[in-house]
Amino acid sequence: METKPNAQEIYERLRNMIMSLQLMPGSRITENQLADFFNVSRTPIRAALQRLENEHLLTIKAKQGCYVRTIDMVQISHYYDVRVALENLVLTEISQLRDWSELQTLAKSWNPATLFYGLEVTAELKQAEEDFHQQLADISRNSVLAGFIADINDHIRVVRLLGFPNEKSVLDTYDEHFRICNFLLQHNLTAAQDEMTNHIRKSQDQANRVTLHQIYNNRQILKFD
Amino acid sequence: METKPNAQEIYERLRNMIMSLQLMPGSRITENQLADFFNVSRTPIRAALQRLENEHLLTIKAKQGCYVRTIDMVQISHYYDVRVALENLVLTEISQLRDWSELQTLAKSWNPATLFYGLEVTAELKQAEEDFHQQLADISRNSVLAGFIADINDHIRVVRLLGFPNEKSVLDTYDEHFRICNFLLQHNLTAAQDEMTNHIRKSQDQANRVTLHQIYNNRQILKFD
DNA sequence: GGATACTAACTTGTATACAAGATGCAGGGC
DNA sequence: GCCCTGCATCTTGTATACAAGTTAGTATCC
Repeated sequence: METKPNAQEIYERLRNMIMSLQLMPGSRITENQLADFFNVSRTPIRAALQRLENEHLLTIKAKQGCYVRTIDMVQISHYYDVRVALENLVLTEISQLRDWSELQTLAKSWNPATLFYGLEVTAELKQAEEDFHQQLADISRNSVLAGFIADINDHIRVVRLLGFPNEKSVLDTYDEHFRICNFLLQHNLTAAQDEMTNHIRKSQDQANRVTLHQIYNNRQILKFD
Repeated sequence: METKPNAQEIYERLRNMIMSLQLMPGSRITENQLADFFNVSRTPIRAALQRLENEHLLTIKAKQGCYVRTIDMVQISHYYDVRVALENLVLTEISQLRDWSELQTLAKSWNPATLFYGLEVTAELKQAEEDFHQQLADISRNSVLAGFIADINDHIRVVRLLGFPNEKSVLDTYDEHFRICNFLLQHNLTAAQDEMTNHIRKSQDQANRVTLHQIYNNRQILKFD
């Protein structure tokens, strides 16, 4: 008998279950089901569900049930559009910083000469790709901006993990991250932003080609907890 | 004896009380206080508080109490920085639309020749100023973008309402909104974005000059429910 | 056979009791 | 005077009972 999870843990586990499609989009779940599953009362379940609803990961219909958010490819593309604007703002803000030591550290870790993660498309590499963008956002010292970008990443992760086709594009990723950092370090903001825009648009194009059919056929890829 | 408010109503009322500074930033509130105040049990209070915490309008400390979010002028300035990037994206997306009928309607309502709200700085005018930007975002047909901008507006409203000094700037506001729309209608995206950037930066400059002292001295201005 | 009204089961919303950690203060030890 | 301990109180976290609305199936009426 394991210890009872609290509302926070339940929230995190449900969040992962939704984002990894262990809970199918559109499917209906009830508080009693989850209370049985987690072996707790409805109270912490409700807290977790209400939080997930706030983050648009599910909708609660009064006296009917909870429905897992459906995947809307148009909306995901909209997230990518916003992402381009915000990540370019990150570059602008970093370019105005006095201290570039963090940026230099980040640049070093994506030097293609080192190839830290190798050329294989592993789960770790995919996570590292996302982390690069989040770390860049954190370096900007604009916590509002970093928060928005984290939110975007949560919503595009489903397709991002699938639109990562081959070893060739891994090398491209290394290159592009490295080039973005170096353009910044060379005081060439415009070039850095062009590189960033192309980098994200490439990801968006791949995402736009992902179909719901593919997503469901590749559910096992999405496990990341 | 009025009817008992439900969790949704409690959420909305608390939200207004926080944003209008009827609940002072940093102050501590407990579930029992609010339960007495609203004449309900702790359950709907908890639901409302947890939702407000998710939106960063307060923080819940386990077994200690809830603390109303403090006003962080640096963070508000960060919201403005993000706002500039996102509202310019709105303009980009609108410029790519086929149907500009909504844009034309909006432009008409801000024609300085009509001066719908007059030159006085009324509460209605301030609300209309915010509505202009939200309507513009809605026209873009990018719901993600519109949602982010709504979130930003929620967080900068405190200083936005105070940084609206005189009749002269009212006329400027009419002009700038009208010019932004017309530049778009003339297929001059760059000019529209320049105008938008200046328009928001002016507001940001005024916001940056607002002090916490001023905010507390002008709490009555903030009532808007 | 088809439409309708009723009922039983189910679901979320709310109230209340209890659990458990945090806080502050009083009192004793030194 | 200072520190430490213990207890009373307060707070949020959780469990449970009940309220009220929704749904689906069934029986009844025509």
